[in-house]
Amino acid sequence: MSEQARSVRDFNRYYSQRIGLLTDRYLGQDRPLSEARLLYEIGTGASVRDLRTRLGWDSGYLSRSLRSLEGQGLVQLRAHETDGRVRVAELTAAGTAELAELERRSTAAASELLAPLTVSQRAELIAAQHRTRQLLRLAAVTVEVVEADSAAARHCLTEYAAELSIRFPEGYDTRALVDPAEVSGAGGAFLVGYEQGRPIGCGGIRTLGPGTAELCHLWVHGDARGLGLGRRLLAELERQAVTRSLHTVRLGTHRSLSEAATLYRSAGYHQIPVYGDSPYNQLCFERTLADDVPGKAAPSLDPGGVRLQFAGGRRGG
Amino acid sequence: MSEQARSVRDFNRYYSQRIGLLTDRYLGQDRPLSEARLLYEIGTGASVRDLRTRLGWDSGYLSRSLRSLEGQGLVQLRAHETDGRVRVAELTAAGTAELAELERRSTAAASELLAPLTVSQRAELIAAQHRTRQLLRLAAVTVEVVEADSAAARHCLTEYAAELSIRFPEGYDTRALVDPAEVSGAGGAFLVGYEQGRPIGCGGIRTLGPGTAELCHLWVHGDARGLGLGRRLLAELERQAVTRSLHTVRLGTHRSLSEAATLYRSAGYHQIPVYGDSPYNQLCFERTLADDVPGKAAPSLDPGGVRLQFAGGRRGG
DNA sequence: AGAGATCTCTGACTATAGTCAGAGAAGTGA
DNA sequence: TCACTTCTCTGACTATAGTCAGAGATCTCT
Repeated sequence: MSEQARSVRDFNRYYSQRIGLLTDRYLGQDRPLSEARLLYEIGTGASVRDLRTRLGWDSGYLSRSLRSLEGQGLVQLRAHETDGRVRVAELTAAGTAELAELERRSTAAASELLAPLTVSQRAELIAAQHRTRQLLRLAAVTVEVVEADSAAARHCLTEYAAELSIRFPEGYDTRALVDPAEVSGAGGAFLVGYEQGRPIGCGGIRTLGPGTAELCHLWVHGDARGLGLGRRLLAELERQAVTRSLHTVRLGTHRSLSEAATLYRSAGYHQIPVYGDSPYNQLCFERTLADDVPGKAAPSLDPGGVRLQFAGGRRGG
Repeated sequence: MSEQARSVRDFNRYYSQRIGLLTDRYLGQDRPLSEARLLYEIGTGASVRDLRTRLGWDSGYLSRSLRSLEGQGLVQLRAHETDGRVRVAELTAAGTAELAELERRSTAAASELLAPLTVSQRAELIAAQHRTRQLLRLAAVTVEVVEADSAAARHCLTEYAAELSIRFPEGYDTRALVDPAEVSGAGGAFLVGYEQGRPIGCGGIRTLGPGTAELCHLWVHGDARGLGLGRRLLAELERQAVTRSLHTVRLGTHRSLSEAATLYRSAGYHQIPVYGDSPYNQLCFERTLADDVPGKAAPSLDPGGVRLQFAGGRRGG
């Protein structure tokens, strides 16, 4: 673990050197890097408030930067339609052109970087970067036990239901959603995964009978598929089951969700006869859990390590 | 290509955000990031001159930074043994402790980053980062045709000979090195690969007979093995052969250099009877080249791309 | 020995990226 | 309506990172 941490650290060190060359010298060639970032963040238009949280900047600093871009004719500010306090920044024609130029430049820099590689090496680099990024995104996701009727949980379940109603040929009846009381407290749990504060996945367990849990509503946002979040949520739900002495986990899924069946099979679930009366239970799985669930969550840091704050970002007074 | 460039660019953008959090907030928590970098770069001791080139800093800036670290009791400066102009920076006991603390912190930050991942996901991340870095390093290497008696070429050949004299049970006699005149001009060529200005690999071809070239002294520095540089040098040497109308390339290698034999085989070479009178030619290979050598060097940029300066770094007035 | 190059250092300056306090306008809930 | 909050903005300040010119010591080459 510690050796792996060192490897990650060295990669960061190497990459920050390389990236420094790229971003500093090319992206922001004619203008401060901060202004370039701001232009990029404004994109098709954003409220000052959103920009402030997205960039994590001081309001004074942001205001001044916007004033500067406005002075250069790249940005226009107007009042929000409904909230008179809020101002909305939009790119002017010149600003849009400038952003396009920045994009062109950074893409060209990336092209230049790829140029010396052979075709297969390039493909390999793209794939390795892609996987690196996926795993880093996954590592940045925090999974929390929440109330099933909290805003985050309801948000996820709404998206979940909306997606199923599209994917199931027969549609999806939201009355099939679990009763919040069942996935909470001593008999159940509901988990939500957040990426930078935004809920991007969920899942619940409830007690089905003595020692038996049912897993339900495991869902990952379309943007976040392929990261391995489903697997992580599943492992975490299993841990929740074990702490409630529920050593048998079963679940039903729909025939059209083939990737779900694949996930359960690869996580050690075996198919069982269909149970329950839900019309959406077309394929059922079960698994018996040992007391220590494999694929379990984060072991603690190596002994010498301090606990550092990560998520959120600000210095955390 | 352009899509790949966009993918690389997006990765850079994502990673620079992540990295910003890491380096700014953790590495340089108590002191400016630049001082932390300088401490790291001094390590076990380095001349001011080397630091200047390694960090790419202005001499005034570096001098002042060193003065600051000296004032904090972390660094001591002394004169160079042989060159009175040069000053050498060394960490004091306090400096060494401080560096260890920085290392510990950044390793802990990396640990924290890995924590949410499963064991196999961690291994995957390490592997993907490793490959990413290898390919980026390879992409940053420039391969140039040089005079075989230039400083860079002699440097490589010296290291090459030193390594062979260790690896060959019978040692290596430097009189077996090729005559510089043979690997230059119309009948030959000598290539050196540079990573950030430092020679890290070489190789030559000379004319053996009509239409036949001999490849010799293909070498990659220990630090740079596994990048794919040997393959790149080989491909480039083959291109040089073709431009000289040498369509048959042969070479001899030593039985103890198994990785070399593997490289040649995988690059399309087949074994031939031993030729020549060198005692080190124990395993010989040959390949016939078409006019366009596969695995050839960098295709040009996509049409819209500008040519940007990369190597070297400074703004290039 | 002398010319020219190299190396380090100091002084003076600039640009970028922030931070902090507080004012004033606009919304929100009792 | 009134207290409170939210949002944006301005003024004043600081830290970090860097640039440029030139002085003085030392080395190298002829």
